[in-house]
Amino acid sequence: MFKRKISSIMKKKQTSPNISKNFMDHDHELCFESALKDFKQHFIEKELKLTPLRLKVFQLLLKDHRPLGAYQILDLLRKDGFSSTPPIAYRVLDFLIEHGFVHKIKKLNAFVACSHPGNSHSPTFMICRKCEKVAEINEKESGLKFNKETSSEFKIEEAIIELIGICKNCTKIEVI
Amino acid sequence: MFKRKISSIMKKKQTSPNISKNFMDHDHELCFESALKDFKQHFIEKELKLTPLRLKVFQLLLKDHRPLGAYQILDLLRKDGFSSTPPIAYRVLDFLIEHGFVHKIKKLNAFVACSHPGNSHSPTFMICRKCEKVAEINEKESGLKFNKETSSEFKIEEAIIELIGICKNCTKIEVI
DNA sequence: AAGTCAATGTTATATTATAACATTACTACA
DNA sequence: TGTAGTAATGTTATAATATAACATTGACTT
Repeated sequence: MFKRKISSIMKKKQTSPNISKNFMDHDHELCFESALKDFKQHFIEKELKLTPLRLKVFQLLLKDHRPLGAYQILDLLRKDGFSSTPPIAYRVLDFLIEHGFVHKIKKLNAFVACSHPGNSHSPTFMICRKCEKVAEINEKESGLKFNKETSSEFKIEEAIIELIGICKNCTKIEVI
Repeated sequence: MFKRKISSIMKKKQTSPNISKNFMDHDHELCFESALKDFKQHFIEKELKLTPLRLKVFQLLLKDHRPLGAYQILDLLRKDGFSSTPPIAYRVLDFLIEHGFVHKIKKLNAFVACSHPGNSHSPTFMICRKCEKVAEINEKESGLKFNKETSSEFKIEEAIIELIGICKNCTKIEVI
């Protein structure tokens, strides 16, 4: 109860919505709960079946904005009493990806919870090689545009965009 | 000799330099030879050792603008009498990638010869899901730009950009 | 209760990649 | 000329990632 209040206060303190929020200190409890609520809402709207396994995997990926490999997920599932053979993880991940709740980061062969579920999109990822966190930018935010020639010569159906570098937070820390 | 002449004539027939040349009919003999010449020149300039294995792997990747997996390369090496255990391919590929002669397409876990060797760059790839050919656009050509916010909040060191879709040539063919 | 179907469980194996060490073959230079 | 050093290649084994194929479960339907 009290915790909630603090969360709420902290929320007000935060700067304006920020594309790199995931990298910075933020009220992650709130962030987590809000994402989870969204997640559940989408299951209802789309009439999908929210099973314990699907919920668990999504929660694991929501944990701290760090991507998890399939086998890391399996280890965590094992600890929670789920079966933990590879197809279990890959099937749930495939399902969550298909419905836009999770993305795969090709650079890392790992998976993250989607930050903008619902918008079917070609997200751009920023991957900090230092703290290993990932932030997702949606198309409009990224300002990403290809020039006319590219668009006219090639019909883009899917775009994989992964930016590897150093996040604002780790830059601060780097200055020692 | 005569072949050369035809090539030369065909070259003149081609339209202006085109970002999606790789997808279209073009004088591939000339394309191949020119890329190979460049490749060799870079080895001289950078004082690298051009071994038969390195040359062979690059030639294989130059063949037809289609990416090859490491194990496909190994099969082809075997046919040419080279040793063909995985480290052979991966080591040569690592070397060629490190020096900018080859890129890895993450989407396909496969490798292509670089179209703009020498420019150290973050290339953008267009991958046709129909003919499976790949074309590389360099930074300037792509017109790709991130907005200020992205750039100020995250220090980009490497960008993986892979566009999956249908090339101009396959679009034409698609209309049946 | 029997049939259906989606979800999960299980076994086996495919695909991609690397670690660790051995051999070769070229270079330098004593 | 021979030998020490080193880069490249060769070899063996195994790690890491992913999928195929089939079995079981459990909820819902009729």
